[in-house]
Amino acid sequence: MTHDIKAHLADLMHTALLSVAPDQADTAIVIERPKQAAHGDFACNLAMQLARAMKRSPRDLAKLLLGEIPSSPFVAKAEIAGAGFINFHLLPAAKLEVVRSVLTLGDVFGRSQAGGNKKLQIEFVSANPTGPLHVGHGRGAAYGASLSSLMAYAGWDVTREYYVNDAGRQMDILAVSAWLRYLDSYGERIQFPPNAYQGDYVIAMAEQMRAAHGNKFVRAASAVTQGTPGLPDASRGDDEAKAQREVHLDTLIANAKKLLGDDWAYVHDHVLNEQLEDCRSDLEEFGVHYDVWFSEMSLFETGLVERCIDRLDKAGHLYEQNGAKWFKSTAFGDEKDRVVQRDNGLYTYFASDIAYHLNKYERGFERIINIWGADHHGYIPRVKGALAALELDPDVLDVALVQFAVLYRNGQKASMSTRSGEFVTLRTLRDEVGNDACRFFYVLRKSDQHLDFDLDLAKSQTNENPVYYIQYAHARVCSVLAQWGGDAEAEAALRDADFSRLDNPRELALAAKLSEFPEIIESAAEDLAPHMVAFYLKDLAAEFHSYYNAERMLVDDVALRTARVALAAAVRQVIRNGLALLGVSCPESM
RNA sequence: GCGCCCGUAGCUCAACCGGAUAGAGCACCGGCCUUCUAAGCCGGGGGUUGUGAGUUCGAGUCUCGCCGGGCGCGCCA
Repeated sequence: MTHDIKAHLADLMHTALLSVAPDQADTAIVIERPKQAAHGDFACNLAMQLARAMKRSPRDLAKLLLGEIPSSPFVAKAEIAGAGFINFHLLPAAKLEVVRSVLTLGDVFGRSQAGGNKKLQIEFVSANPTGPLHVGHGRGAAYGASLSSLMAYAGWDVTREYYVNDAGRQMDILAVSAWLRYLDSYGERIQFPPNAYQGDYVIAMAEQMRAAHGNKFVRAASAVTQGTPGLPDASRGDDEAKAQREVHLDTLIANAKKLLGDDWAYVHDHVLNEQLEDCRSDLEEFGVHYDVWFSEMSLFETGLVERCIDRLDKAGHLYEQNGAKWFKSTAFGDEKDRVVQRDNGLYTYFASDIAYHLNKYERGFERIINIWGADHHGYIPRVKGALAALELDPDVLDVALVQFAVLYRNGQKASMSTRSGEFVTLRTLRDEVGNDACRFFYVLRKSDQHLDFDLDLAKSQTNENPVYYIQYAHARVCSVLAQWGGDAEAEAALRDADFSRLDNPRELALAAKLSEFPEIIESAAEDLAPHMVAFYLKDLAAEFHSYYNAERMLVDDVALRTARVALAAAVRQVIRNGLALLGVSCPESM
């Protein structure tokens, strides 16, 4: 209803526009909510927009427009203010109608058809399954999950997807890391490479292999290290030393594959499945659910990577240089060309990524959103370039960049390197702050804004976290309704209350706030900005707390009591709808 | 060096694709619990929106320069 009021006012203004300036009929009409209550419920700046073209002062034009605005059953008065704004003041009945809407529509109040049920894929987190998720991944998870819910609520047919990097060198490194730990437990002592995965979870996986298969995978240390260049002194950080460490590690991997034969696949798959399962359960507990877990390896198994590169080649977008195959991405605005196939014949990560995106298009998604860490921003031009080269529309793809969450512990930056094993895991964070606060905290700022996550503060401030403020408002309404004593039938009848009894400014302000919800959903979905929902809920809760402290709801006057309880129930409903989008629970008591 | 992002109250952040007197929370000061949950409310101090210009009726928002910060510039993933 109130959502339509904006459109209704725009219609009124359009009628006035046709009368005053027929040749400016296609001017976009903007109706907005003024910041200050004195400026009415809605304002229109049309007069100012026209001033230039009409060569007249905004106030003169406003006067002309005002005279041509048709009368409306919802508008109490329209007046000129400021530089030439036309401010609308609505009749109380028009403002309160939203309460009935909320109570009637329930959990679909705020839902929109803007997405037209079009197929939208959102891919997020997609962390390498080489270790536990850390606090940086947590932000992508919270943002992606909230955005997915938001887009679904805004009328899109959403598919949530996780891209599993199960094909690359990193998986080999993890497998060999676990194997070396395993060998160590059998007394085959091999110096553990600093560029292998260090975390305790690697040792745990080694112990699992030992428990399940005993000494089946034991090989002599001398054979494992055969042909390796050895590790340079740990103190050396020069390029030569770094390169030598990589060669050392690659040689260990090659030896492992040779020595283990078919058993290598077991070790590899074991660590992959362990980490993937850990990741999946971690996210599930965090309220983050996926529809599809997409395997990178499958792109090779189905021959899509090959087909994809072939297609680029035939279209003349590839060339060979120094034995490698390059994609001419500079032709599509990238700063340099990129290798898709190395001189050793192996495809690069970029090659499988092009294939993955081709696959997304082939699955018929009408819109694709990738959520990437901000450090990947340089990667966007080459992917879009590849799409253009494949004659796909690059604009179907949106990349939402999420800045890193930098964790502070004891006032100092905590390292987040997975390999060093010093990172703070998402699990640790969830245990310490709780899922609700964690989900909310992550989306409480714009995704492209840096996030300083002070762990000590988050812990010590648990009672002051904004999420409790909103949940508390919800619990208060629940308490009021419980003491009001109505059964389900009485609650359902609240929508027929006499809302004209709600006549104090706080009640009208609260109703106005409720009517903003559908607009917030729409603009938040358009901007891919779930934080707008979080901020809105804070505002709504504040409005309610203020009202709660000023007026008693359970008064003797039955009609007034019913109307106030209905208003409170509507607030509760909107808080539920909003928090559901953010993956935050709504406790009935606190 | 080149490219992308960001600079708003002491701190952490908002500001509805250019609108009216830039708003919250935390922290600080002062009030409110014999009545529906004080994890709350009411009031107060706190700002040249990094800086200098430009665009126009109007700029935190758009353009350019400078200062400061983050990230990226692999035959890594």
